[in-house]
Amino acid sequence: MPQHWLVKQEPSKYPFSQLQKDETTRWDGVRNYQARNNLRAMKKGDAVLYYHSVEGKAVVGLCEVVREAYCDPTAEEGDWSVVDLKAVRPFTTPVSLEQIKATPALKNIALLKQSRLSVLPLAPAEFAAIVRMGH
DNA sequence: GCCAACGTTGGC
DNA sequence: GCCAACGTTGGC
Repeated sequence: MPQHWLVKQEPSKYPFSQLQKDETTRWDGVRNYQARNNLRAMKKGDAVLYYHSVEGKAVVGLCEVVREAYCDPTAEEGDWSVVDLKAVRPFTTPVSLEQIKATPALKNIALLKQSRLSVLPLAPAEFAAIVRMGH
């Protein structure tokens, strides 16, 4: 059983469309212990939702883990990790933060509880609900 | 642009 | 080990 995750990125920094062009990317630069630990818990084949923060504020697509955690080559000091992600498909309809807030099944989602966490786990039902809304 | 929430840093 | 100061994130 694959696990389910959500990663956040500002589209002005690296939009989902760029991940589609690149096909895969190294998810580097995470400097928060909780987010790092989530990266390290990811397994190859896990499903990852892609959320645009600040501009957009919506889940815009689906990707998957293609390489499990390894040392972040962009870290000059400290013990940080990255994974490689591959774009799977964009949503036909982005699922907005507003919609997520309005959905009772998603009221406990980590995205709402810990708004500053950039890599977070999703329960299977939460993942399924968002995919159902976005396709 | 503001500000709340939260993590980190550093003085004591 | 506490806590004030500061920096960052991200919604509004």
